[in-house]
Amino acid sequence: MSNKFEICDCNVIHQETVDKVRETMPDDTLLYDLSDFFKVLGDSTRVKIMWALDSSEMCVCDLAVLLNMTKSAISHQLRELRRANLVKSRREGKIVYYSLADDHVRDVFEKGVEHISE
Amino acid sequence: MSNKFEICDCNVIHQETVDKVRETMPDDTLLYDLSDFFKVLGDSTRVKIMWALDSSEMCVCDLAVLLNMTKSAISHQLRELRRANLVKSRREGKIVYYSLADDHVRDVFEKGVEHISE
DNA sequence: TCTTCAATTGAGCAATCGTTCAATCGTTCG
DNA sequence: CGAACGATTGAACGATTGCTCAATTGAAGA
Repeated sequence: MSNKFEICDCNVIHQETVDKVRETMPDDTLLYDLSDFFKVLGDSTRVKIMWALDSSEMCVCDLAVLLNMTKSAISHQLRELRRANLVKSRREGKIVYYSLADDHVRDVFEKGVEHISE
Repeated sequence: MSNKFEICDCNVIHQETVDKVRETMPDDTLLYDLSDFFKVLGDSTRVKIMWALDSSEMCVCDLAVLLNMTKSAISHQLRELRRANLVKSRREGKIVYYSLADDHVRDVFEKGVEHISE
């Protein structure tokens, strides 16, 4: 009879493998942050914004025109991108200019493109 | 007076920049596929699975025990991962073993970790 | 063949997400 | 100051997502 306290609906098949992997797993926080990072790139609007900013620094209005969306929608997405440290901004008078935060982003993009282009 | 047919709620500020970027933008399909690729990695359960499979080939039951989830839930997520070509599977009798599909995935992971660990 | 068990699938649901809309903030210029 | 305008924010909505539950498939062994 199996342990009545177990939540999983199945028995262990390769206990050693499970134990070995469990030891090397980083803590949940890191994996959660990692998925959060990818999640931000997992939207076509944000990917378009990222691609545009990879080409050139742009303001919210430029991006809105380029992508044919409202400034509000763009601004909401830029907020997500900035929260995830994917873009940075600088204000010049009334205009806020956005650009990519660092080179890690460019690398991730390239690797992603490599994969889908294979 | 602005063009009454425009959908965007703002005027263009840097027309040259917008035009330049628009020329270099790849078609929507590629950007959609790219975001779709990242979206698959944008879930903590799937990231945990990926991390586990990066360490060792595992069956559905092993993953269920490791992550303390039902086989059904794991299987649903493996379906997504396989659909996106992130993992591959091989059957051995009643057991299906999963592993990472290729090395692109490993690269993307590393770049992602680099970013969040900065 | 019938049972067993790993795995898969589809329906249904709660939770999350992306956009719209309206209101507001921050800066510049009369 | 007050108008103009780029940008931001919060509420609300429809759409999507991840899990549960129940039913089913596929392979192995009695």
